[in-house]
Amino acid sequence: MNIENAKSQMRKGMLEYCVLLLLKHHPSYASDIIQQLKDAELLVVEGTLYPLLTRLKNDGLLVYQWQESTQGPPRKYYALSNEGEQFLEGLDSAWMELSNTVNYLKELKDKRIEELKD
Amino acid sequence: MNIENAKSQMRKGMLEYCVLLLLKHHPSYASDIIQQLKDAELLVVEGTLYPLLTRLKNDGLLVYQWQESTQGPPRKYYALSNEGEQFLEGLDSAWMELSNTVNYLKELKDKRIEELKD
DNA sequence: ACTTGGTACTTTGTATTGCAAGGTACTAAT
DNA sequence: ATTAGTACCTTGCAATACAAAGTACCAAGT
Repeated sequence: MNIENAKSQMRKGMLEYCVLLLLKHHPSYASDIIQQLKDAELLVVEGTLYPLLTRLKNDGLLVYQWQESTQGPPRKYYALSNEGEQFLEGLDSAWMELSNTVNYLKELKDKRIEELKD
Repeated sequence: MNIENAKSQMRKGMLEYCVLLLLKHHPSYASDIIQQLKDAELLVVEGTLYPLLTRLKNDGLLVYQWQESTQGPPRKYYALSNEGEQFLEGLDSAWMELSNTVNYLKELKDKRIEELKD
């Protein structure tokens, strides 16, 4: 068990939410999304993002459009579908609930019994 | 894809953090932890918690002590070890980072291009 | 023409972990 | 004895983050 693995697990599930938030902002293609998330200090790699985008598309939450690039191969620009927007609202609620829960737990006073330590 | 699955994925990783926060507050046994998390509106079931507690114990983050109960079988009271406390501090940082990231993404203005919708 | 480097998309295999379902064991009351 | 309540534990499955390797297109240099 290391802290990196724990962080990775925390990202799990949040990633989906973060990607949808980004795409609500404006349509993007995969490499750009990775860069934007990196700027937001959320590390994601290709092997994670591509399957995620495909999954969201198959579930009807995203739509995409090929677009030529002035430099390099064409890009697949993803955007939220109407269904995707509704889904995102559900995730907004989920995020708030989770956030409230964690903050509630964080504010509990430390009453741990010292004697139980090894 | 449904919203329940997404919520479940969000809980993933957070659970570990939430359990450690609870145990920092005061030692508890599994059934009690489930009840407390339920009170905090975080659903957890036995099949999730028991393996989690065992894992955390094997990693040296938790210690436990059997304790008689006036009613029913004895209980396994878990508490944070010193290593567990340090680990929890790492998770605190991770949580703040993640929280900041999500809030940053949430505040981006909606500039989505309508034409891309299906 | 051919090679090289950059960009972008995709797939495969592995490890982790939440969860449903089922099982064991102890206690107390009927 | 039987039943109900409490508590702990295990097994099998599904979802998903990630590393690594692969495919394809374009442009610039040789």
